[in-house]
Amino acid sequence: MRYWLMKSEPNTFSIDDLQQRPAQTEPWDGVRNYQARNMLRDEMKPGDGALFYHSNCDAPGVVGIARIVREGYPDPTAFEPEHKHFDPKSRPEQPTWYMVDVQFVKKLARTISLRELKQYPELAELALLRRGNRLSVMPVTEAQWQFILGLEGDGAGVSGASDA
DNA sequence: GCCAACGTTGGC
DNA sequence: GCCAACGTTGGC
Repeated sequence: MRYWLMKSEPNTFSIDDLQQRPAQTEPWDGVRNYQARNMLRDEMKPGDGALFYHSNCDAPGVVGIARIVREGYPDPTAFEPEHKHFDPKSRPEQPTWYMVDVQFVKKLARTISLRELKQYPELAELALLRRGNRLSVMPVTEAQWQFILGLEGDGAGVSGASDA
């Protein structure tokens, strides 16, 4: 079992949207980056965990947990000429772009903000925090996963960590 | 709205 | 293959 972090803009698709979906499941379509594609197609497996991250919003940070429930398969939105994510290079007989299905697991008791994540030496190697990393899907180590989720109950940790 | 950091495109 | 131009991402 592996762990991942998946970004989504809450204006487009939020953790609440995922929770409200039928079966609380959603195809993670629209990824158009080869590095991310390789992870979606080759590495992500049912049962893997994913941190749900809200990006490009007022309060960027980790807001919940999801689970991979279907391994990589061709992203059909790439085949639809009318679709925003249409890509003529991707043909059904030889797809360029892949997606996985994710399922809602839980919403965190609080948002663990990007600002907070940056404070911990334990997360120095987190791909999300590495300079210039704009991947929408990225791996998380088990240690990072445990550490981040361990922050959830630490309600005072937000200000406490910065006061130290 | 600004801007840094990328990835992609296309001329040569 | 090089590299400038351009578009996108995403924090602030």
